[in-house]
Amino acid sequence: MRKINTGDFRVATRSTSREINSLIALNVIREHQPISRADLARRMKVTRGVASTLVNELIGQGLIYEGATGDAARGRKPTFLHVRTRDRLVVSIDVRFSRSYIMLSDFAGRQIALEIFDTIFDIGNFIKDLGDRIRRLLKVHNAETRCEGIGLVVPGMVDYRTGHILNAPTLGWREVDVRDKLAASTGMPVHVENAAKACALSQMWLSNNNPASPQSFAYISVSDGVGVGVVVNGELLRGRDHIAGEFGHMPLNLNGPRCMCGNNGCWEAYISNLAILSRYFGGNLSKRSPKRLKDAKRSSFTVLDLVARARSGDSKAMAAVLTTGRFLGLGIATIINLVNPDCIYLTGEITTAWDLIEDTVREAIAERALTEAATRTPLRVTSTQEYPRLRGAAALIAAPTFAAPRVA
Amino acid sequence: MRKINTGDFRVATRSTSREINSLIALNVIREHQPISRADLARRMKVTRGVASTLVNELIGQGLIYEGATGDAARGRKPTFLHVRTRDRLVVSIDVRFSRSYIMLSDFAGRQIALEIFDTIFDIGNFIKDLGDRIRRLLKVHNAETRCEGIGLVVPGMVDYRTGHILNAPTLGWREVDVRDKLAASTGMPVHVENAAKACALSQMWLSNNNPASPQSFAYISVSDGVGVGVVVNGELLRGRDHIAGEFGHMPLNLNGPRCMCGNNGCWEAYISNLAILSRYFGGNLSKRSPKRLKDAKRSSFTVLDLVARARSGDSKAMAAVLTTGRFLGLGIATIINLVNPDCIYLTGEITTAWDLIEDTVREAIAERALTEAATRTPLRVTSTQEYPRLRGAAALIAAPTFAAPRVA
DNA sequence: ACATATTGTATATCCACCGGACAAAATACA
DNA sequence: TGTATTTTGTCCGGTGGATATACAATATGT
Repeated sequence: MRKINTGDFRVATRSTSREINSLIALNVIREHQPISRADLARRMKVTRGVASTLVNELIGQGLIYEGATGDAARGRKPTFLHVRTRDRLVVSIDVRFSRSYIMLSDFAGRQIALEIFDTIFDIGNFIKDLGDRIRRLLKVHNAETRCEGIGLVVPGMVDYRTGHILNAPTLGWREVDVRDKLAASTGMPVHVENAAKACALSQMWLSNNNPASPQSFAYISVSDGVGVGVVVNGELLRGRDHIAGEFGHMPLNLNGPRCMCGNNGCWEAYISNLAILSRYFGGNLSKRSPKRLKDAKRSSFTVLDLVARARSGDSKAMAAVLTTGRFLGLGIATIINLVNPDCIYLTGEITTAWDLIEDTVREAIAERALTEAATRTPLRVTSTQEYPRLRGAAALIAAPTFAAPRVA
Repeated sequence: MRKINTGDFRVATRSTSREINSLIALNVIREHQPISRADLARRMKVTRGVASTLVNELIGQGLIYEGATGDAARGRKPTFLHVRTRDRLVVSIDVRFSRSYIMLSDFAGRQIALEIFDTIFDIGNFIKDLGDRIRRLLKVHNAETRCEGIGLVVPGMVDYRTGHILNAPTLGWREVDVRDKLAASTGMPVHVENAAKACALSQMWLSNNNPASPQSFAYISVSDGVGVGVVVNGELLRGRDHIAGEFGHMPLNLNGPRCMCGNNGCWEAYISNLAILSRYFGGNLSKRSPKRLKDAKRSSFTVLDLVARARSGDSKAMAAVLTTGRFLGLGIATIINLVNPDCIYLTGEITTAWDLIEDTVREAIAERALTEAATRTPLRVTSTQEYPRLRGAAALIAAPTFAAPRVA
């Protein structure tokens, strides 16, 4: 039950119905390909005539294409339809603390090439280097004309509208323009987004394994920082200044450990990779400056190593892992109480220990969740092998093609 | 950028355009009445012909009516249009800890009658009594045929779909059906909703003072408990089990004071009326059972009295008020960081001390908000004189008439 | 009295869905 | 091998609704 914004609405014109149905058709084809015109008509509950018209229009626009002839038990064989994604390409970039990733993929998120390189913290040099890499990548794969844009994700707050990075503490970037500079350097449209929000977009638009993928969910990314992308009714929650979803900085304890944001007791200060390691080593890593943090990171002992030690019987490591699981669960419970999603996705190094911490996490959720139903909110761990951040960056460019039209 | 749900969509038919434009017209008339057909056409950016057709259809449906002839500087005088609200009535009920309120109002929220009575905690007797009151009220005001439904709000979690009250701790109600029983008893459609969510609906649909009322906001209600209604893009956030928005139970400190929900350190445990009073008296009121809580409440010393003492120079009272302001601000900052709304509305007894606490609240927000822009999120205190809960209950029945059509 | 401005209606045209007819293509079966 | 059956995809007249334009009605200014 949405209220019409009388200050900003779109009236329906003669072509609005077509616009709506055309996009429905495109999405149905996308999620059920290969599919025939007749099947499409059945799914959409329109006549085959209408479906045919829509399909022919989409073919004319180059959005879909006719593939092989299918098989039918009795009558005339159907012609299968596919969404044209293989020759529509995206460059996606994931900037992280130690290393950055650059991927060339198609509109369906299928990887074509992947490069990993050390992050340059000077923004000017970073953009320059990135421009060179993108040009080289496109040239090598002969993809200059087929690439439709660049998606870039960073761990931090981003104003999606302006393409400015507001604050990326781990990178030491504040109020820097990335979008326009990179666009100028490459001559291509650039979209910039927060990493966790991008992961949520990836889950929504590019998840291959979609047996009834939910319309409302939260995607929690735990690594150097903690980011959350919240999707409600198929739409990413961005907020007025595009900084919604900073669940990493909700307090668990106002007098708790210091967080990188400057406050005390943020959830992030309890479950970020740094927090996990400091829990094991007992030191107060949280007081380190970004520079020393960088050293700590390069000192090569990671959360993955900690998890390995926990598995091999190091009881102190196990305790650190389990305590982290508890705080993870307490935060998740709060997210459930606040947005009550259909489902929660989790990613990050600590999730490699999921078999160890699952019970603890669920106990903590049960402890703080307000209803019985809420404690049963499904949790799904997503593999970092599939590069959710990079796929999310790709979704930034690919998704607008498929998004619902704005109406009323 | 919304994703179309391919498992549940609505294709556009021949009449979809009309459905959309008809509702846009209705809403534009509602928010700019009195307005002429020509003015409507200009605002909607359609030709006068279309506007005329839409208007005549709406008149035929009895949704709007032609009023007086207006004044124009030069040409033919316009006929003013109005939304028909005065003879469309709602019974709204606000169930609270000590007393309950029952109001008869029209679709615009205009009060016709108001009754206040002691809450009956036995659900069976309560429904029976309520049915009698409603029948009497409608008879006295000769409103049986003009009343289109009953809206009921409670301080607690409600499943809007089933009309069940999941948990209303202050009332001691758990898993009770109210909607169907009351509907059976009165023969009218009944909608049940959480009080804070209803307040948000009231703000969205029935705020008379709307100079650019925001499309995304949070409505915070602080009284016996703390409830929050979150509106995003003109739509109330309800969640899978309709328990979204329980910001009252986000932790400020996991080791903090005990909350009525059974957990420790919830925001509610810091700023609810009971928490405010116990801060002043120094006692640990939070351990009281609902029964004793009831006595405490009936002992007649309220937050309003505390605020009065603070104003008259009681430094201990002032300290309690200011400390409450600080925790209020810390919670608001978190809400800002999580949903980043256009604006935040506040209501509740403590807001009568707004002039005393505003600076403290804003300091606390500035302390924890993550960006400069976020600290400037507008705060608006709404008066409890206007019965936001009751108006919200009315909106439960009135709003569906005006809501945007579901498309794609 | 006449030009001008504004409101509201009427009408022809275009766009898009809707229902049904029909050709094309494949299988089943006598 | 011929015929009925089933399924796919196209075609066409019908209808709802936006769009453009003309026009009557009504008021003001000169």
